[in-house]
Amino acid sequence: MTENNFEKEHIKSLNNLNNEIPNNDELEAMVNVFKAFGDMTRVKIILALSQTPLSVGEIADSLEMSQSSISHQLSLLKQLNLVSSMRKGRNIHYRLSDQHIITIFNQTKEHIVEDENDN
Amino acid sequence: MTENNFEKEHIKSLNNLNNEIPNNDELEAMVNVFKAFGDMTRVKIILALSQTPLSVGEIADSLEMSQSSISHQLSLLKQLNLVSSMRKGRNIHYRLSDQHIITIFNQTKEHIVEDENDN
DNA sequence: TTGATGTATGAATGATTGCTCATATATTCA
DNA sequence: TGAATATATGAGCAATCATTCATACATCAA
Repeated sequence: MTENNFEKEHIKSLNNLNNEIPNNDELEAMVNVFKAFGDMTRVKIILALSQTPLSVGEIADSLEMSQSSISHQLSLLKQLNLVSSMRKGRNIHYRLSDQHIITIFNQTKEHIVEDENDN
Repeated sequence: MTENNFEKEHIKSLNNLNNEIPNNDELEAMVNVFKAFGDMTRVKIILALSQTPLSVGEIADSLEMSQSSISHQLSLLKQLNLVSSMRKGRNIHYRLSDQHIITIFNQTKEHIVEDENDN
C-alpha cells in the first residue's frame, strides 16, 4: 500500500518531467557555457583571468601556447559573455565578466573533492 | 606613481599565475565534468533525474531518444560519479549522486539570466 | 528451458572542435 | 609614412564525440 503510493508519485513525476525542464533557449545557453568550460585551455584562461586582467600575449606566454590559439579561445569566451575586453594601447586586456564563473568552478571542485573521499 | 604601483602588482600577479592554478589531476577532473554538462542530451538526463530516479527506458521515452544512446550517456555520467545506478528487477534505476550538480546548474542559469538583462 | 523485456556494449560514421598556418587589421614610434 | 608590435581571423586538418546498428547479457514469467 505504501509501496503503491511511491509508485503513484513516481508516475506523477514521470508525467511532469517535460514541464519542469527549462525552455530550450535557456537550456542551449547553459550547454554552451558548459561546453566553454569543458576545455583545458579555456579553463586555464579563465583561472588566470580570475587572478588579474591580462593581455592576449600575457596569457599565451603564461600557458605556453600560441597567440592565435589563445585569441581564438578568447573570442569564443567573449561571445558567451564570459570575458570582456578593453584595448589599452597596443594591447587588449581581457577580464572575467562575471563572478558567477568562479563560484561555479568552486562548486565543481567541491564535487570532485568529495568524490575522491568516497572511494 | 600610483599608476606604477598597479603595474608592479600586475607583474607580481603574472609571476604567480602558474602557482595559483590547481594541480593538473583536479583540473582535468573539472574539465571532464564540464564536458559532461556540455551536451544537451546529458543535461536533459540530469535535469530529469533531479526530479526523480528513473530507469533507462523511462528516460529514453521521456526524451524521445533511443535506449542505446541514453544508455551510453548514462554510462559516461556514471563513470564521472555524476549518477549512480541500482537494479530493480528487470530495470535499472539511475539517480543523481550529488546535489552539487543542481547547484552548479542553478548558478549557471543565473549567469545566463543576468546576461540577458544586460543587453 | 524458452520467450519476452530491459539494459549494456563494441564498431562504424558523420559532425564538431581545437590547433596551426598564413595573413589581415590596428596601434605605436621613429 | 614605414617598420615593429599586438591581436584577430579564415581555411585546413587531425582528433574527439554523439548517435546508430547489431548484438550480447541479465532478469522474469510461463
